[in-house]
Amino acid sequence: MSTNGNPPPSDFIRQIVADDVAAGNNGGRVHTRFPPEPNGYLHIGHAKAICINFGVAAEFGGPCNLRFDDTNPVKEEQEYIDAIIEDVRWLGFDWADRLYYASDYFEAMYGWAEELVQKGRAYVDDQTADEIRAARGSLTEPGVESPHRNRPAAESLDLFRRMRAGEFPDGTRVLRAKIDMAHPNINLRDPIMYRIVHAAHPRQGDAWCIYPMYDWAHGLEDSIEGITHSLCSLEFENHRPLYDWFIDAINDGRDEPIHHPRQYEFARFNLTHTVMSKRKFRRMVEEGHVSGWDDPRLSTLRGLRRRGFPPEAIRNFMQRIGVSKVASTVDYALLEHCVREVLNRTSPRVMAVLNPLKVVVTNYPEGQSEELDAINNPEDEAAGTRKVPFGRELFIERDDFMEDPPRKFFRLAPGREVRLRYAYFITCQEAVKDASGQVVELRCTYDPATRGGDAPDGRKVKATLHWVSAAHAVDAEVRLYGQLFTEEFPEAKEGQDFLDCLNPDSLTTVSAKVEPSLAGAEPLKRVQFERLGYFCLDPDTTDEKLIFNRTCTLRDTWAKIQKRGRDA
RNA sequence: UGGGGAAUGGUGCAAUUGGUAGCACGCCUGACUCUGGAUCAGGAAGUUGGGGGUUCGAGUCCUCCUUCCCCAGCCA
Repeated sequence: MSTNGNPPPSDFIRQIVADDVAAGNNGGRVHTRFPPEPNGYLHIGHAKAICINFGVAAEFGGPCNLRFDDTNPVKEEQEYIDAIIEDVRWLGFDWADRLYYASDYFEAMYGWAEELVQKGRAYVDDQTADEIRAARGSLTEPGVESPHRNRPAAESLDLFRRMRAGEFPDGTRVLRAKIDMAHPNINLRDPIMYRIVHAAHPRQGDAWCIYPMYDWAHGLEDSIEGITHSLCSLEFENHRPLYDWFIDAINDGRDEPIHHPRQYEFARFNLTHTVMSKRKFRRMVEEGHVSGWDDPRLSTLRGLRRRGFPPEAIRNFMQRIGVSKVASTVDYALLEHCVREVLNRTSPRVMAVLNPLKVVVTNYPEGQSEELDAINNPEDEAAGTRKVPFGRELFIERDDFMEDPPRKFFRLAPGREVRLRYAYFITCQEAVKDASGQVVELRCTYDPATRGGDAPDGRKVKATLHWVSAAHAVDAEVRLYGQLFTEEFPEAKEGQDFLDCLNPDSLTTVSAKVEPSLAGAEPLKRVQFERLGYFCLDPDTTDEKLIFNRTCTLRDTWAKIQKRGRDA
């Protein structure tokens, strides 16, 4: 799914897949899957795996399944299943009727496990968790074989069946693969295949009290679904030999071998100014540092959605960061670039004043108003035009006026003429101040001949300001977001907790005045506030109060000039 | 100290598989502009982690070294 006319991605995984197709492997078939565990909400890190799996399949004309890896009932919940489905769909992917659950394969897995026991390739171990851990050895020392390792297959089979039947309490026995306790790859030191857990499963209820471990289950799930290319992240590279061992062990002596998927691993990525783990998100939510899993500052998919990120932008971003095996940290600016790229093309423009300063147009008749034509989106002619009301009293942005402007400030100042977008040229005659010296009102004159925004005599102005008519403006709450973390790499320093880097100013709320066309907008509606940025109507919006989230600012040259001045 | 991976401008990726390093983001100029937006034009920035070797020629091949990531859950 190329969404932006970029050349189709080419990376080491796609090359492998292309080679397989060319060689006729798997009958030329390509079938992938995205296999989340329903134990939390998806974040932008998952979006990479989603885009790769669904993307590769689509590019090669094959299907991609959505499969829940629900093998651990103590951590998984239906709520997460529903949320993940919603998020993957929002990201723009479709799995037709191929929504699967690992738990639906429990019976088949169990059958294969019994076969391995009968073949002497797996055994029931009575050791405690501590004993097993102690006997596993270390990175440099081999492990020690369990005293139960060589008990008769019939005895293990009996015990395994009784494990399933619920005769034993949690933690008393496990089923282990009989591989090699001295293997240099620790994953192959007689890994556990089943543990006893008397817990209700979100989908299986109390049908089971033994549950398969990920390593045993995952390859089998892929096998059952006929997955050709199991694409996952790098930390599972060490596990691949085990998946291969399991499939080979099942197929050993079998007339009709089960399908043997091949796994390929790619690197996850980090994003500057954020964290990327369910554990950390959970902590921020539970400790109240953010409002919830969908807080617009969070890079959960729900957070990004509420923030106003278009799914297309996230997909483009994933395409831009590519696929490799290198640990990477992507600049947040690239994500913002992708967001602006699609929002610039698609967002209706609208005028809103975030920090209102009152302007009285002294030569405009009192009580009069008129409607002016405004272009909805200069990047999209089909978006048409709308009417914007104008009157004697207006609001402009406080930042757009300076009583004593520096050289490069082009906007309004005493005696200076600027354009009000789509309206008139106005000239500032006087700045009215309160007792404290704060400017509270501007008294300006307008040139009736410049209606619509152009001067018949051809004279130019240096600046165009956005504005709203005071009589027609609608009040709105606008939530301005900054980086959640002050550091590019939260927690990068020794002994520092990532929460130490929380930005205390990541959320600022202002009372704004917006043009009346915004009244009644539907939640999640994305717009551009001219000259300010992209905004999205928050679902907290009520009939009484509009609430907007700032998705991101526009690129702002003036802000850059100011910043340079400050730094200098 | 065991095993598995990885090193290319600041960042993320390319390099027709041995032919003389390119793209994007970011940054800096300038043009244009009824958004200081967008757009357009240009620029700075790489001894391809390091040493040795093979070759007419190495980011690509060999070799030694360095650094970084992952693995010792009855988590996934």
